[in-house]
Formats: sequence, structure tokens, C-alpha cells
Amino acid sequence: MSAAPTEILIDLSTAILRHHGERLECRLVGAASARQAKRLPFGPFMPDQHRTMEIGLRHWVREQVGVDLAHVEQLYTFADQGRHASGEAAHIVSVGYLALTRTREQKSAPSQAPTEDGDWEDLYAFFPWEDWRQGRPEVLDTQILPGLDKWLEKDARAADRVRLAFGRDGAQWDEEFVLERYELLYEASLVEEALVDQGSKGRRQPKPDLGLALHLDHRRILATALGRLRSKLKYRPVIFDLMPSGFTLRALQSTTEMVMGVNLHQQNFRRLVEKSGFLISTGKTQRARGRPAEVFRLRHNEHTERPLSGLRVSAGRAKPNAK
Amino acid sequence: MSAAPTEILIDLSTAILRHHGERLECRLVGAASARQAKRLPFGPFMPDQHRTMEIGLRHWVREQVGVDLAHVEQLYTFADQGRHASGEAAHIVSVGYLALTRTREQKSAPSQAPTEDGDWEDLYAFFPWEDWRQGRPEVLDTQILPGLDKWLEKDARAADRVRLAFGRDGAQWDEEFVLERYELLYEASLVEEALVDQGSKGRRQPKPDLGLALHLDHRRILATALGRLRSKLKYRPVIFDLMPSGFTLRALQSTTEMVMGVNLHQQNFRRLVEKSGFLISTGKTQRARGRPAEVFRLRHNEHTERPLSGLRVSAGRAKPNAK
DNA sequence: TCTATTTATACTCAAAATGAGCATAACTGT
DNA sequence: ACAGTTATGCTCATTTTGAGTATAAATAGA
Repeated sequence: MSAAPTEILIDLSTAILRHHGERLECRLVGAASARQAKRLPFGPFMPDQHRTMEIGLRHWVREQVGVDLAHVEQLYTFADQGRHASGEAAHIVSVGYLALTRTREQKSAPSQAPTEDGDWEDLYAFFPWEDWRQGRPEVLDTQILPGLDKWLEKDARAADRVRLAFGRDGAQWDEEFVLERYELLYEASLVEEALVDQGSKGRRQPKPDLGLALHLDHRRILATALGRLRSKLKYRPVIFDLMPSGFTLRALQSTTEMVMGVNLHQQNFRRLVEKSGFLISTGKTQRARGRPAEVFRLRHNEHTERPLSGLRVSAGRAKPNAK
Repeated sequence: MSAAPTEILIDLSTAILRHHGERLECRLVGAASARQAKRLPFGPFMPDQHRTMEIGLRHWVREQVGVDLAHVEQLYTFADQGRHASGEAAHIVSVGYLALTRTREQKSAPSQAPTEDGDWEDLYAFFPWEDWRQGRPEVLDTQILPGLDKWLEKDARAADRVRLAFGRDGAQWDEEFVLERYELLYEASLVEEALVDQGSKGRRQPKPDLGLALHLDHRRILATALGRLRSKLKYRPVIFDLMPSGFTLRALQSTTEMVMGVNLHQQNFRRLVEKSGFLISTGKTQRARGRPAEVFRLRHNEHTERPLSGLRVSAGRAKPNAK
């Protein structure tokens, strides 16, 4: 019932997301050498120094990144062989976390100013096929589906998984299936990490346009994070952990759209949010181009969160394909 | 950035649930000695023998339990100090899993026959306060809320968490907050495991009626499992992984009620299920006392799962308090 | 055999939520 | 003043939900 165990190291890796300007961004570290893939902030779990993993995680984040985390949530524990460099003596298990940070209050216009506060990358740079805000991403039909079909020719067992994940043959595109889609692309060797893990350097070229690669399985963790966030938005008010203390409804909607990767119907979104009772007006307004917008803030927790539900967001019609 | 790590062992523990007769049951093992708490099926993760943790888990389940698992899902990775016997040399991290098994086809009546196929315990024996099928559980008002209030007297910081988790002061009882409730009871030292972990043997007596205790943090894993299952039911068709191949709508509803811990409106449940398109009639009927019921089966996966949604179950009015 | 009881299934109806638009208000820049 | 832009208000048809009433098809017992 028991055997001599291989030494195990636990790695804590965190997908830290923020909303900045018009982008949903992820914090990266590393990649000192030119051609090396970047990585999520991470560090080993040291049980003799950190009472819980979350404490350990906050330690590493503080040390490497220095941002305030508004929401922290454990995602998944990955322990697959073959997803880690095999040179290591110990077996590495990685525990992935999702963390959200509030945007700092923007003084006036959503500046494109290159605030050099660390290495933040557009989340959709890693998953171009997940952003439907400008309509159905072209890469799906030019690269992904053909690539998957070619893969299915050799072994059609995954055909149904592909159908469900990518919404073919009458199946719906489900924006929550971020991980399932990434895993299929990995299995079909369409993303760079798969080729790296196979050690087949140079044998096949990674497809272009299939997103930036990350260190080890960090992109998988990021996919899990996005899927979880999209899912959670619908039943828990986590979106507010991406917002600054005061914000307009339009800003809230933009952030929601960034996360969900779809456009929403503005008037209905407003109705939804108002009805939820989460927000309270600050009386102030924010002016930019058109009519000034009312600035809201989250109602104090003392009395909020009656139903604690999220925003039952559903995709309106996508804006006419911006082409 | 790196330090000599304490040795870490990973423990895989699985909450295996089934629906049997009129109960939702959980499989237990161990407790060879009389006064010792039982435990979930478990075993160490051995990375040199099991490629993934799920493979390891299936290995231990096969060895200890011997049931077919219809659904397996990782729940959470717990690594808190103090939740494990501190006599151990290594630090133990436990990865909790939820697994569902299908009820074997019942030939005729839902027999109360004592089929001795292992140690299956009523899930609500561990969480009596979670079962609202006969109305609001009395233990809430006789034991739990008074106990929590006494605890809050010393330190009121958790007052709002209690309010939300237990649905007081206008807050709704949310059936998904199983873990939050258990954690609060643990923090308030109202469940036996808290006293064991504090090592304060005999100092305070564990409250009666607050459910059976389990080994180490296994009851916490079980709470996570129930919460996750309740949540998942609403957006993914997992309930069918508890059902035999053919079943009546009433049986499906009963199972759903067991999981959710509330009663549902029969006619509306039928409407919901029929509309979902998951089921297809077998043409057969099952007869018991009243009018015979149509027997359904899950539609073949090939064409099902269009929206892949769950059963947007919501509690109807509880049956008049069965007293 | 008749009848009460039990369970399954079919329909109805009002209230609430949703999806899609039109209309108007309140700004900016020229 | 006017065009352009964005926020906000309101309507309306449709769908979904919650809660009943009504009916069908069996069993068990007198």
C-alpha cells in the first residue's frame, strides 16, 4: 500500500490578470535570454515557511511582481509527466492560481501611455482564437480547423471533442471551453509547446498565428485561468476585482467583454447591472467624448451580496465583422 | 529565490458518490480500530508509476474499492499545516477528487436490501445541515447558529461570512456554499476534527448532531465535493453519471433532489428535462405503485450535448415541514 | 368489482427575465 | 450651430419560470 516515493517539488504559478486600457493583460516574468519563452510568476511551495499554498503564492508574487491581488483562486494541480523539462531530478507538480488586480484609478483619458510597471502582455496574444469581439477570428478557419482536421485524419477518436470544443456541426461555441480548446491544439501539435515537449526540434514548424508560447505548461495554466474566469463571472461577482474603485458602466461592460471575448448589448447590460444591486452611484460623472457617464462604485460589502450572483452575461449579436 | 525544500508527499483522496435507494452515498474505507474515524479511499501519488494523478487515483480506487467511475474531477489541493497529523516526517499535501459512479440497474422495486458491496455511508450523515428536503434542518437553529454566535462573541470578524454562508439577515441560503459552511464550523470548533487538530483532547466535547467526523481533512474534501457537484449540476449534465442506463424522470428528479438537498416541482422538472433534449424514451415503462412511468435513457453522445448545459435547477417550495 | 390512493403526465396562466431596438439626452470638436 | 459620439431611458415581443389545476393509469383493499 506504500512505496518509496520519488521526490516531489510543488511549483506555484499564478496567472495575474488586469484590465488596462482596452486590453485584458497578464503579468509575465523571466525570459532573460532572447529566444526563451516567458513564464508566469512562480516559485516553489515551501511548507516549512508558508503555512498554506496561498501564503506562499502571495510571497512569490510580492517578491517578483509587487502588485496588490484583489482576488486569488486556486485553479488546478497539474502533474503530468512530459510537461516538464525532464532534466530535473525531482518530479514537479504545478499548482496553478488565478489572481485579479484592480486597475489603478485612471485620471482622465484611457491613456496609451507606456507605463513601464512590469511586463504585461495582452492575454489574447496567447489565445487569438478566443477573442470574438471583432467577430469570428479568422485564424479558426485559416489555421486551426484545417490543422485539426489533418490531425483527425490519422486518428479520429477526438472528433467529437473537437466538435464540441470548437462548435462545429451545429454545436455551440462555448466561451468557457478555453482549456479544452488549448488541450486539443496541444494534442494535435499545433502549438509550440507540444513540439518542445516532444523534443522534435525543427522537425515540424509551429504554426504561426497560434499565439505566443510560454514556459513549460504555463500557457495551459493561463488557459485554465481564462476559462475559469469566464465561467465564474456568470455566477459570482468577480468582475469587480478587475475594476478600480470608481468606474462607469461602460468601463465595466468593456472589462466584461474583454474577459468573455464577446460584445454585449449595452442597454441590456446596464439593466442587468442595475438590477443586480451591486453598484451605487458616486454622484460624480466622467467626461470624455460624448455624453458624460455616471461613475459608480461597488456597494459596501456590509449590505451587498444578497444573492451573490454574477452577471448572467450572454453574448449579444457580434458587431458586424470588423474587416 | 530557492531554498532547501521540506520533503513533500502528495496524497490522492477521492469522494466517490453514488445514488442508492433513497440516499446519496459516499464510499468509505479504513477505520479498522473501533474509535478511529473512517476515511475516503486514498493513496500516495507516485510519479514514477503513474503518469498523471488521475491515473494514480484510478489505481488506488481499483485497489481499494473496485467500482467503475463514470466521472472523475479534480477538486482542490489542500496543503494547510495543522490539518495533518504532525507526527509525519514529510509534509503532506492532499489533492481531493470527486468521482461519480452509476447505480447498477435495479431490477424492480428500489429495494432496501442490504447489498454488502462495501462501506457506503449516507452523505448527509456528515452534513445534516445540508439536507433541506424535509424542510429547514432543525440542527441549524438548535445547535449551529447558537454555536456560531457564541464563537462570534469573542471575535466578530467572521460575522459577515457567517451571514452569507448560513443565509441570515436577509441573505439567501445558497446550497452551493457547502465548503464555506463546513469551514466556519471548523473554525468555530463545532466539528470534531477541529478539536482533534487542536490536540485539545477532552477539553471541549464535540457537539452532537453535527455530523460524523472523518480522518484528517477528508470531511473537508467531501464538503468540497458536494459543493462542486451542486454547482456543476446547474451548468453541466453530470447528474446522468449517477444514473443507471435506463431510468424514469422521477428517479432522475430524486437523484437531483438528493444532490441539491431540496425538493423540486415535479411538473416543471419534467418540462426542463424534456426541453433539454438530453433524454430519449426507451418505449418501456416501469411500474410500481401508481401510474407506470416511462423509462428514458441518455441520448447517444454523438448528437447530444448541443448546449451542454446542465439542469438549471432551482428549489421549488419545500414540502410542508415533515414533522 | 368498485373505490380510494398513488403516481405520472398534460395543460394553463401570470410573472419575470431576455433579446433587440428606437428615442432622447448631454456632451465634444469644428 | 452642427455633426458626431456616447450614455441613458423606454418599449415590445418572446421566452423562461414558478406555481397551480386537471387528467390518466396503475395498485391495494374492501
